Amino acid sequence: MAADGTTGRVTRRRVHTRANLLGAAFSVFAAKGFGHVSIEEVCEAAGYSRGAFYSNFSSLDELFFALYQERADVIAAQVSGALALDGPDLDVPAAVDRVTDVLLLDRDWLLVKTDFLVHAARDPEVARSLLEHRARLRRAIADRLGRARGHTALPAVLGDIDDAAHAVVAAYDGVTTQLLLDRDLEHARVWLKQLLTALLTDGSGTPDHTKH
Amino acid sequence: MAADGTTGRVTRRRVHTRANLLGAAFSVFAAKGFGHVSIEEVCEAAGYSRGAFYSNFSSLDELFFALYQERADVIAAQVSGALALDGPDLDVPAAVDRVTDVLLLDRDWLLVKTDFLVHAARDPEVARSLLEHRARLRRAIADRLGRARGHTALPAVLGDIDDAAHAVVAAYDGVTTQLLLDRDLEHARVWLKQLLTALLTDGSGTPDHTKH
DNA sequence: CTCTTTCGATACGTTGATGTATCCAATACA
DNA sequence: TGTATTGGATACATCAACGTATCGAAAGAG
Repeated sequence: MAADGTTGRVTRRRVHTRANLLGAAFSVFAAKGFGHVSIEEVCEAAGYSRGAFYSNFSSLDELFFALYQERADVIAAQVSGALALDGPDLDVPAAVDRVTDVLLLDRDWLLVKTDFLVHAARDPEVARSLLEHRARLRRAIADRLGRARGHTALPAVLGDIDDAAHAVVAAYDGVTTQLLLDRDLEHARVWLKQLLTALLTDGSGTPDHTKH
Repeated sequence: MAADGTTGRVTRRRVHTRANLLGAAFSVFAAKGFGHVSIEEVCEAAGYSRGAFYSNFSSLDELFFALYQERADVIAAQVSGALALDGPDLDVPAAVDRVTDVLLLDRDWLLVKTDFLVHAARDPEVARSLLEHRARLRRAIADRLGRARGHTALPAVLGDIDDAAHAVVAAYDGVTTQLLLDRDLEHARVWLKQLLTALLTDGSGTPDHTKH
């Protein structure tokens, strides 16, 4: 009787075990995929019994949601950080480099993220939450992109800056898909940079033709 | 003793029930997601008992693989058809329209496809198969794109035609992700066309600014 | 230090899915 | 049409995961 939202009187080790459960769940989900994971597996991986689980969460779905929320916030902060690194003006290629590094770093995260996508696609409630998160990311990108005006003009086909931000996210999603399959991180990084450059610049981008 | 590869002596209703099972499985997978589906559910949806299932497949994984293979081939054929519709020369915008229609038509297929992706991402064997399928698609696109030379020049940042085909697939994947969440088919269609135009033309594309 | 509250472990009973072994019916073939 | 073979249904035993209810041990409050 503590998994509900009511402010439990006291706590301390609770937060600790909850964190452990979330951490273990992340590994297990990444390895086997949500939907092929039992509550017991998560508990075992975390070194707890099922009693601990039910004391902290009421279902696997709830845990999964909390887990995604947590990690997504971390990633979002990292991306914002990478975008804000240079001064008031934005150096597009450099920012693309940094963001690319952050976004493609962790294969486990990509796996969990995709699991969550396919989960959200079937649950409107969850979908709403995920859409909001993506909208927040796009806004951060658009904001930052706005400051680059003058440095690099956007191609005409992409209407406004919002469209450009939208395109950045789409490119990221596309590259993620391929990376999940071929596991070629280096290629994905190069390829994402190339795509973003193609989308965000007017064709005067680097003719850097790195392939393998 | 017929689920193995050995050529069973005779057959006839077998192929029929197998097809029924695959069809029912498609619906069930789309609705609940692979991993949340039991063998019994598939059988019930198809109107068979579990005996029928085990007579045709040895596991849910095997059925899933067969199912994907089947549908993916259909889609691939449709795409090839859409690409080949006009003469020896390719009218890029028209082709983009047709391909877009084919690719985004069926939400259930997008769901199953994404389930399969996340499945393949964890099984190298399955991943290989999926990668080959994607490579085949890319090749078809690249072939067709080659015939458009002269009509529309590719932007410089995308090195060769293979890169362009790669970009088309990435754009498709990216738009798919968003569509799975917001279920806005019209928007996705417009958006995919816009993205492809941005990627495949040199900036002289339609400034058609359709939004809502 | 004691007392009270909360957290997590243990021990149930229950359910639902699995795979197999067996049997009846439909189908191909002569 | 008769008959041998195959396909699918039924019945069975097993097992893993679930959710709950209860209990002992931490941890905060005084």
